[in-house]
Amino acid sequence: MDQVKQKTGYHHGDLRQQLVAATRALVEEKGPDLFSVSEACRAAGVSTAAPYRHFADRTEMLIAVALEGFGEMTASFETALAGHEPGSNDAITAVGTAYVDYAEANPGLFRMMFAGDHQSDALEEAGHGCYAVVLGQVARRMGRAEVDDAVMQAAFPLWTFVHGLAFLRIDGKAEFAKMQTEVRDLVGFATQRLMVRPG
Amino acid sequence: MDQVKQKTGYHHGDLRQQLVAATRALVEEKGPDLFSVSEACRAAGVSTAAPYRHFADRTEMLIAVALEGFGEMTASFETALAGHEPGSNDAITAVGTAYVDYAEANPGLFRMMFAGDHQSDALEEAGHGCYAVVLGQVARRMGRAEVDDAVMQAAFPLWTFVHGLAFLRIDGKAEFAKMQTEVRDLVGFATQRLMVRPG
DNA sequence: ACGGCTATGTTAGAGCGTCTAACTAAGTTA
DNA sequence: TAACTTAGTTAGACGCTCTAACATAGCCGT
Repeated sequence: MDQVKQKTGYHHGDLRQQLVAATRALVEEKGPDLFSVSEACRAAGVSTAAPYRHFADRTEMLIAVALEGFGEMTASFETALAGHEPGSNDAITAVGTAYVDYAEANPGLFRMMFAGDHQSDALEEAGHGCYAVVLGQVARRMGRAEVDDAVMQAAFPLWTFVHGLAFLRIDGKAEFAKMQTEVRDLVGFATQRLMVRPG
Repeated sequence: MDQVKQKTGYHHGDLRQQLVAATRALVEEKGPDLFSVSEACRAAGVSTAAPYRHFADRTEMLIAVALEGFGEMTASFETALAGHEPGSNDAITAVGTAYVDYAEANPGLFRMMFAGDHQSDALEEAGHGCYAVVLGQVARRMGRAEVDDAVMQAAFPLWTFVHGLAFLRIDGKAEFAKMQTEVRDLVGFATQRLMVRPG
C-alpha cells in the first residue's frame, strides 16, 4: 500500500479513482471489514477529510469498489463467451467458470460484492446486468427470444451452484474436502445435470 | 436490545453467556461488521471493559457466537434426519434443507460463520463436525464404512449447491430471480442430479 | 470469624477511526 | 480580473477497542 501517484499540487486531479484503487487494495489485503478510510487516505497521500468530497461516507467507498467489481465480472463473462456457440453447454460452462475464477482472483472484493450490507440501487443494477449475461445464454439455449420466467427457473440452480462453489473455494473448503477436480469440470458437470427445469 | 437480566450486584454471575447472547442479537440485527463491543456491553448492562475478562478481543466474541451457530446447525441436522432412512436421498435432502433453513433463520450469523476472517481452530473443528453429519449420510448411501475420498468427492457438489442456495436466499436473490420453488424441492432436485461422482 | 487469594467487576485514559465545520487554494467563468 | 465553484486543508467532536490500575465479592484454610 504505497502511494500510486504523487499529487501535483494542492489539487489532486484524480483523487476519486485513486481512493477507489487504494480501497480495493485494502479490501483485498485485509478484508472488507478491516478496511479503514484513514488507511486509504495515507495510501493516496491526502488528509483523512479529503474522501468526503467524493463519497458520502465509508460505505460509499466500498460500494464504488464493488461496482467496479461487477463491471469487471460482466466483462470477464463476455470474454469467456468468445469462441463458444451461443447458448451451448460450453458457453454456459465458460460463464460459470469465469464466475468462480473471478471470485478466486478477487476473494475480498467478491465477498464484499455479495455482503448484504452496503446496499445501493446502483449496486443492485450492476449485479443484475452481470446476471443478465448468464440469463441471455440460458434463454438462447432454451430457444427463447427473451428472458421469461422459465429461463429464470432454469438458470437459477446453476447460479446457485457456481455461487456456492465460489464461496467454498475462497474459504478453502474445497481444499479441506480434498476436491482436486478442476473448476471447469465441476461447473461443466453441474451445467449438464442442473440445466433443466426443476421438478 | 434491552437488558436480558439485571445483575445482582457487583458480580454478574453469567456475563460471558449474556455477552454472547447480546453479540448474537446485534450481529443478526446490524450485521457482523457493524457489531460493536460497546453496544453489547450496554445491552448486558456492564462497563465496556468487562468483556475483556472473558474474551481476548472483539473477534473472540464473534467466534464464540459462530461456535454456538455451528453447534445449533449440527443439532438441526440431527433433528432433520429423524424419521428418514439413513443414507437415503430423503435423508440427504433433509440435511441440505436444514442447512438452508438455518441460514435463512439466522442470516447474519450464517454469514459470519463463513466470513473467512475470524479464523480459529475451534471454529474450524466445529465446521468439520457439522459437515461430518452430511458426509456420514453420503458414505452410508454409497455403502462405505467410513468417509474416504470417494465420499468427499460425491458430497462436495451437494454442499456447493446448498451453500450457494443459502447465500442467494439470504441475499434476496432467489426473490429477484422469481424462484418460487420450495427450498426442499430445489435441494431434492440437486440431490438427485448431483449425488454421483463427477467426471 | 478472618485474612489472603482469585475472579470479575469498575473507572480512566491512550490511541485510532469516522465524519463535520471552517478555512484555503486552485480552476472556471462572466 | 472579480466572483463563484471545486477540492483540498486543519481542528476537533465523538465513538470505538483495548489496557492499566483499582475495587469488590466469593472462596478457602485456619
